[in-house]
Amino acid sequence: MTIDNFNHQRRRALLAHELQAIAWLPVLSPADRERASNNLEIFEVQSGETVFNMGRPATHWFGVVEGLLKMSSDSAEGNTLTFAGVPPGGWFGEGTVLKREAYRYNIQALRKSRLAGLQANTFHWLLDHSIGFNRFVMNQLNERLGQFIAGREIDRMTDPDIRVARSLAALMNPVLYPGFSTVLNITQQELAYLVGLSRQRVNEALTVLAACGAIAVEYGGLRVLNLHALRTRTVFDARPL
DNA sequence: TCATTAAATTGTT
DNA sequence: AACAATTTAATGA
Repeated sequence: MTIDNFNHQRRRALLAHELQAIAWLPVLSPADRERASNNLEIFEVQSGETVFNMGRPATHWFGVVEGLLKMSSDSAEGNTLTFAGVPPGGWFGEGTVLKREAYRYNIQALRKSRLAGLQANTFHWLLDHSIGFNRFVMNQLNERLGQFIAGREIDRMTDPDIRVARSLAALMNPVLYPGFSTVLNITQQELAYLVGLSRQRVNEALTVLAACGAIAVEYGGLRVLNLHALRTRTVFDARPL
């Protein structure tokens, strides 16, 4: 049933403020923009719900309008590998839609979310007609490649503090997720699912990072104060940066 | 607007 | 995993 979520009736056209949240619409010509807008649809998923699983034929290019998604894959051993979190402003599926193949990962909602879906045909049409759109997609691909490489490194790290730090840095990536300032609205529970640690350990790690001055912990989220430190620092102790 | 209550989230063991 | 403390959201006077 989860596979067909996007095919059911929960779709609707985008509202004006939702269109504004889509970063690539402004790079299109007015005519292209209208065509794209007409082929965009919104649908909602509840927390914990699966948007699609690996193997489903790629029908849409997706973007997060609101909420938070988890991109993961199932390894041969049966455990789940989390690649990345996708916050508002992030788009995914371009690789598989490009080749008209099946999605190669699972997308699950970590909280109630609203997604925008661009039909595959329109996605291809835009690629054929709009240079600006091509730039956006190419940039997206390039950034995600870097993100996956970073993700592999994160997975090898044993120190939970550093895993949390790097994951936060990945979530803040300004190119893939232009919607972000320095505040990250993610609960410690959600972050725990994302990083693959217990909530308690994430809480401990956040306390350490806050003691360093790299972040400030807030209710229901946190504020990134030193992105560079989160990305590069190999030791987080209580000393200020 | 304020007080009360419920729900969500955090901090700790 | 369980519990207490804290913050936010919702409700109604």
